[in-house]
Amino acid sequence: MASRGVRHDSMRARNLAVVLATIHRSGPHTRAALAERTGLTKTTVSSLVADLLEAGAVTESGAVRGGERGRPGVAVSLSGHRVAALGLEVNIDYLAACVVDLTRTVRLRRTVPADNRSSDPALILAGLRDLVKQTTAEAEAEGLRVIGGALAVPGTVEDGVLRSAPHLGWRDVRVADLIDLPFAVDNEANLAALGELWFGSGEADFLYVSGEIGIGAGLVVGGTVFRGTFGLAGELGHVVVVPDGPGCRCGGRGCLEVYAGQDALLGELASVPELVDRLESGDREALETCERAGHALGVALTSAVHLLDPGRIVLGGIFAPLFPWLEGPVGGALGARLAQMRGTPPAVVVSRTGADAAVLGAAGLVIQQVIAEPAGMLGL
Amino acid sequence: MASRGVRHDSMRARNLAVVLATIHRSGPHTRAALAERTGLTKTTVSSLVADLLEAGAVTESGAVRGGERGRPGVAVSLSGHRVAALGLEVNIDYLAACVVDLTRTVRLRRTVPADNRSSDPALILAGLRDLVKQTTAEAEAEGLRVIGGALAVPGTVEDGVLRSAPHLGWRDVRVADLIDLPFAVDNEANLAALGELWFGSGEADFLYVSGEIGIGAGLVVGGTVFRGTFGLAGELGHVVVVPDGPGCRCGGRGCLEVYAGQDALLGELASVPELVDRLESGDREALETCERAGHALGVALTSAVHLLDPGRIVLGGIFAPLFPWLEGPVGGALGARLAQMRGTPPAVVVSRTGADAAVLGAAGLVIQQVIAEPAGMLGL
DNA sequence: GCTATTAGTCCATAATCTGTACATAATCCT
DNA sequence: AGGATTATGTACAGATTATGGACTAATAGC
Repeated sequence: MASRGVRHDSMRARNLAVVLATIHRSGPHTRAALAERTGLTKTTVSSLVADLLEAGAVTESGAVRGGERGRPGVAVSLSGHRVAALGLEVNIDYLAACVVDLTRTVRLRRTVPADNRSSDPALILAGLRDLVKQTTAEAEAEGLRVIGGALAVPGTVEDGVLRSAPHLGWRDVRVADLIDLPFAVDNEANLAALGELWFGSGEADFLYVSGEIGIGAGLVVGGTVFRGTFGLAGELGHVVVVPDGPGCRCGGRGCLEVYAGQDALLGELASVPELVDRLESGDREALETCERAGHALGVALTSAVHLLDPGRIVLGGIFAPLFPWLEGPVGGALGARLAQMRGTPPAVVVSRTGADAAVLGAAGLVIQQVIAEPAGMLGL
Repeated sequence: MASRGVRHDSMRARNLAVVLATIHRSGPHTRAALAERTGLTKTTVSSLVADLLEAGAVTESGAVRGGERGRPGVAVSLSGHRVAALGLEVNIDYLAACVVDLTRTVRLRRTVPADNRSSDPALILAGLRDLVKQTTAEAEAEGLRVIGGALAVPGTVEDGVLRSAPHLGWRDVRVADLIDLPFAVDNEANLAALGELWFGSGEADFLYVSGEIGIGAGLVVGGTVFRGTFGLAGELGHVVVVPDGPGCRCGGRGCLEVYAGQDALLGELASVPELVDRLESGDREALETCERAGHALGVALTSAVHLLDPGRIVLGGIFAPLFPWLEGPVGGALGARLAQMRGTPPAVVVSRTGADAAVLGAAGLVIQQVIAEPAGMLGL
């Protein structure tokens, strides 16, 4: 809705972004190649690249021979040595942080165990602030300049305010000013989806299903997260599987979470690894639980596919280690219900990023902002 | 993905769009007000407005007094007298066309009854082409210049090709080159949603539920349609309501369409008006059918709300005349299931646009393109 | 070593927006 | 009624940025 007019400086800002995004998307380019790709002249590209070099966003990385004759070009590539972003995560039983450079290489990762269930927000935020100080200092010791951060929380977020995080017992907590740098807060499932996008398969279209205590989902279309009207989209856990099924803590009945949430899957078991052990040893009850959960997940995903039209489906969180036992029932339910409407139903695959999809996604989000708006973020 | 560099002419093109969009969004403005709104200088705005005047996109509509002293400004408003767009629709039993001017005033509307069930695409397209010629001629007689068109079809569309329209019996029909003007093709539910946006309530965020023989839905977020990865999003009719319910023609079981599609609602009755008659006279069976359909719709919409996060829900198509009998069960099912997760569940309202939501939306889509890119569409 | 070829820079030119000055047209105040 | 005040819209010089052709640089092939 901004709709501000374009002036000379925004034209240049935009062109800086175009050049940087081209390098980001398709790897190192010579200035000549950039000129061709962007439609700008060599002169303009040279001038833009000079600015980006000075800001530390790119580096010249030696001559490039294309095998043809003529003067070799100088490859300009993203610089991993100057600009970095901070990713943060608060979860039920840990705080996590990571530092990622412009090339999306993870430079630092740190996890602090903590019992955040029904703990005081102020206390946890203080702990987080310590973690920020520590990691920032370490990053700076490596010569990196941290230019922004983002935080993943297991709850719903509106305008930098955490509206509600039932598993933490938080309500309306203001976390936007955690550090005095550009800072964003977002839902864990959304950021995990972005983590999968940038640190996982590299596909630009998928639905990331985040199995935790609750079940969330982040839809990525064309490399951006779909958030819905109020930023609450993707609540896969409360999609209705059986309209008159057992009650759910959300007040509804027969939600997916009742059948495939962590509590339902574990039953009386203590942890996911324990469940995996049972499954591997062929425990009948465990197998049946998983089969049931997988079927429910398949039914809910059928509805999700019809409504959201994802490119593929990526199972993450606790669903990742259980994938071998879920794949069959999920794929079966999906295939049977979708075969006729779509040639091939979306592929169901396992997440490549481990448990830290969300922290990584948070850091990646900041990097994306730098790529999209280098002039603003780097002070050009 | 374009990522072409910005040059002087694209800067101006963008600024023309910014000025035009401001007038479109917030009504007539003086040049001075436009300058303030857009952040451009008065000089620049004057020059841009001069171009828009010449292109026939805006008109000066007399002096404006704000009550204060000082020289009165001249209001610049959208011109409804020069530029127009063509909306088209193919449906089961009719062809429709309309002409809408830049102010989104409907200037012409024409419906031709036709039996298009399993009819030859070529034949119908020929009929459509006749309709286009006729309406275009009439519009031009009124001094309007038709600068583009769009077609609504009851099926799925990819890149200007109709992939599949089961109710027409069409598959892979190329309709993009129906006229030699900028031309778009899209799904009926999507365009009906846009029709509701521009010719209905004016709200910018809602889920339009299009009850026809099948049940489709178009999600509008921030004034744009969400289309999903392949443009297939919004297939509300095949959201699962009862996982082991009766089979559906899509190959699945217990889809919404089985409970609330036109066939399910009418049963042995011939038409919707007949059903409304029965309902008004208190017919027990009709009331129960409606109650059941409404409940199923409420369950499917619960899933849709969790996944899509719409601002409100607009019931259109055959659901509009049945709204008095659906409102209760739909709202009940939604409210009971959503109350706890969201303060207030999205409001369920009836569509304000009648049966021609889709044709109007098609024409409106073209108008939107003109507003978004006047330089390209008007040859500036 | 000479030529063809491609990369990158220099500089004059062109397009567009900015900012100040100014003409214009109302209201307000005496 | 007439001057002061205030706001709108235009004119013109100045600033910013991209363009285009000329020029220098570096390499391969002959």
